[in-house]
Amino acid sequence: MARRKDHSPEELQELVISSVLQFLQQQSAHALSLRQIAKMVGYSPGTLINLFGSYAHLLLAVNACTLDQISERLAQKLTSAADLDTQQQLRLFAEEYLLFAQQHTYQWRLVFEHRLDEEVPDWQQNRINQLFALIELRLAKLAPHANPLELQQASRTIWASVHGICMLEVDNKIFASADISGLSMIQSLINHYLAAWKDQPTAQQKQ
Amino acid sequence: MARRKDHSPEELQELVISSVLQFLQQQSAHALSLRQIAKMVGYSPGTLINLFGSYAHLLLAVNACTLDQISERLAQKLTSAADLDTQQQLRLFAEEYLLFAQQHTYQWRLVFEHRLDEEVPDWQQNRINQLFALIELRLAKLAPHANPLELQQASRTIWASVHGICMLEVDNKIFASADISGLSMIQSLINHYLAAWKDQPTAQQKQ
DNA sequence: ACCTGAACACCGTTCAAGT
DNA sequence: ACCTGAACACCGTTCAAGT
Repeated sequence: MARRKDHSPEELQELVISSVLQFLQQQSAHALSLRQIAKMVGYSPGTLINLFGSYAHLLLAVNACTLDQISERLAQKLTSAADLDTQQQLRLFAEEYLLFAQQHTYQWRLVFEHRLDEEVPDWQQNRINQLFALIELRLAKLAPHANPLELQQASRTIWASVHGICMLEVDNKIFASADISGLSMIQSLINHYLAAWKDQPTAQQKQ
Repeated sequence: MARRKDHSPEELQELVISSVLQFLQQQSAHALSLRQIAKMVGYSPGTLINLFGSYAHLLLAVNACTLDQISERLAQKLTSAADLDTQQQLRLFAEEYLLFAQQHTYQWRLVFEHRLDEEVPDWQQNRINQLFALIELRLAKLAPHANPLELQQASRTIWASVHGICMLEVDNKIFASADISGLSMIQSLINHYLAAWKDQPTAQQKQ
């Protein structure tokens, strides 16, 4: 089977990633393997290792693609909600994140399941920082006197919390009556947290 | 090597679990394998499969043990904090959960990384429900007029949020300045969320 | 230069054979 | 009854050999 030069390296990379994304719509990444992917795209396992460096880096390239998709959807959602009040914008932002996790569960999970031994690449940190910037912009409108540290603290706390709700939702680990969904938890979180935060960005410790 | 009858099935099960827990103090579960565990305890892989059913069920038994440890620590923490006010009790509860995740990162991660294809066993759901009961008891003190659904909604939202903060903390995925830690995020979450929730358990939707 | 396919060192699981 | 060890069908990775 001489597929050589059927595709440029870039084309092959695209082909691999889209094949994996297609697979992840149906099954978990744990059911996947480098050898299977090689078979899907008609190349040998060794060729994919030459192209990506390793199986772990191949999956990292898939995750990069996923983070781009998430960024784009969230940014788009905020654009379409520009006329709503700030707190509702943040709620829709979180709800859109949950929606992505529900629609692309295996793809979304892979981003957080897959751990590289090396440190997280810069481009990934940059993508995430951009998302935080979108949140902090709205938070600054809610609490005009909050300082940068307070904005960072709040954006991280909200995002980590929303993320945790999404994880339990897609894992079906919520263990509650049917009236409680990821969606209602996100609404509860955003509404309650922001209601208190906007009046008092720094939560002083008693005790 | 005739280890036969050196240990009763129960003793061997204990030996296996404690060996795995010891391993998880140093390295991730991804670096572990059934064959390695078999070598550690001096039996063949097949014996462990006979004992636990499969490698997946062996790990499940480890997770059962972990959930017991977590339950015990959290319950103990609440006992020792019985004289503090209710909101601070809930804060300490969440902080103790974070502490466990930090002290036993690989062990804690395994509970949530490991997915069985079958549904979650009953005993696991029961353990988790007991923890929720501890939270809801305190929430009921904070908001005496809250109904059971509101209590459930709040306990799940808080726990999922705390869990998300712990995940990002142990993954080093917080990406913020050094002043922002898992601990400060938990304090921000608990204080702000509860401050608004106790006055208004149901967050009505505008829009 | 690009790609393959055999080889290597692993993996979880099964099961006939031993005690 | 309990346990082993070889066999099976996988896995990611390497690399000499082919084109």
